[in-house]
Amino acid sequence: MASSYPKGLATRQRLIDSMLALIQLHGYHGTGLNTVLARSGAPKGSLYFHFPEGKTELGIAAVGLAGDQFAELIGSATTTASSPNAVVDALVAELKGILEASDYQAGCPVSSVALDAGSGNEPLREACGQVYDAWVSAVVSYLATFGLEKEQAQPVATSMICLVEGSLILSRAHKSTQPLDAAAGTLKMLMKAVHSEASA
Amino acid sequence: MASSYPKGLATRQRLIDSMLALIQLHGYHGTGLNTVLARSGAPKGSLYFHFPEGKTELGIAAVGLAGDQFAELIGSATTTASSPNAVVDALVAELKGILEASDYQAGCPVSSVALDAGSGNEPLREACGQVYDAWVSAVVSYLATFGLEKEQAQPVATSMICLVEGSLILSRAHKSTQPLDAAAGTLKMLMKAVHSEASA
DNA sequence: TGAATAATAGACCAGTCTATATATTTTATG
DNA sequence: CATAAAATATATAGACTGGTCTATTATTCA
Repeated sequence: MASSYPKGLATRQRLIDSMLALIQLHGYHGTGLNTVLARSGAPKGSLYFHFPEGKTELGIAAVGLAGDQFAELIGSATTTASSPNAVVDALVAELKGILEASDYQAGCPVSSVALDAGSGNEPLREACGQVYDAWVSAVVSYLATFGLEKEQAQPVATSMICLVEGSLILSRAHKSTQPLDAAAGTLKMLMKAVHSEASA
Repeated sequence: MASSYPKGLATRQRLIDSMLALIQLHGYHGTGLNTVLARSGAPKGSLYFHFPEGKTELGIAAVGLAGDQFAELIGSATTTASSPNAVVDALVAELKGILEASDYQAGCPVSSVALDAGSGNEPLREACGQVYDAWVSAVVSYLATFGLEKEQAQPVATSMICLVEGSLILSRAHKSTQPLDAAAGTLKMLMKAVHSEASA
């Protein structure tokens, strides 16, 4: 069970934050625990105290944090923006900011873990799947606000998440926001299409 | 310069094939060269003989092969299928076959490398970018066959590739083809939209 | 304050990592 | 056949890996 003491909590959080930051740069297998320790300033004993299952458990916590952060982005964009296009613009602006601020290094922790560890580490694979589900659900909820039935919304929401993840990867490979910009255009097209479909 | 002798060529190819297969399972950093050697049956001296720049060079060759294989899939679908929807169906059927045959382990080598090694290894990042460019170009060429201008086609083609890559990742995380199926529906929607746009 | 628990600290371990080195074998060709 | 180049084969090296272990310190709470 997780600690409830403030100082331990802070150490634990630094470990998760560091793991998340490094996974984005090097992937799961490319992130060595010693670099996590160096970055977080936590002692090795603390790592195994807080995460007795080791690297996997820390990886799961990092994926969970990434999931929460992106869900927060989706939630913020969908509650404050005034139109589907504005939602896309808000979200893409945030993602762009993240990409540019990090010289295209940041942005895709969950997919990174899914690809790196998803074939031989079932708990990690499931953690990624759950995060994706949460993101898709958030988009479905938004699409429901203009009357789209869940069954209709689900595949489109899934595609939107796929599109965003894919575009972040291509943006990284190209060191350019062009793929993300292209995805923004396509997301708007999809929003428009489902909006029409919901009105019909 | 690469060898032109048949026996050496075969060894070299086995190394690339093996690297590609293992990257799909474990990512770039999670693939150790000793496992590549074990899988290919090649001796270590041969690895460095054929790839004097080491792991990076082998990784680039593997990415190139993956790029060629997927470009072949795109080419085949776009030349044999009778309609945009049939193109999508053909491509998705192939990808589905790959996913299912491999228990969702195979399918995303280029994105795997882009995420794993794209931040610290410039030659690998560029190799991934070039493969993505080739794929986007192949889709642009197809979209041009129904009259879409290149400038119009480029962002949509980019999004299509992003969508497919993303959907393969989500399919892996879910151990289900549902994300790929969802992407297929969305690809058809996009095909329809650009088809209308080209006719207008 | 004292006791129990939480957390830290860092040494140690066996295994794996990528790459180097060098001797040997194989291949190609005149 | 002889020679040069290609390719193979395997031992070696230092660095890094995730995890274990145990002593010590810090924190919590009655």
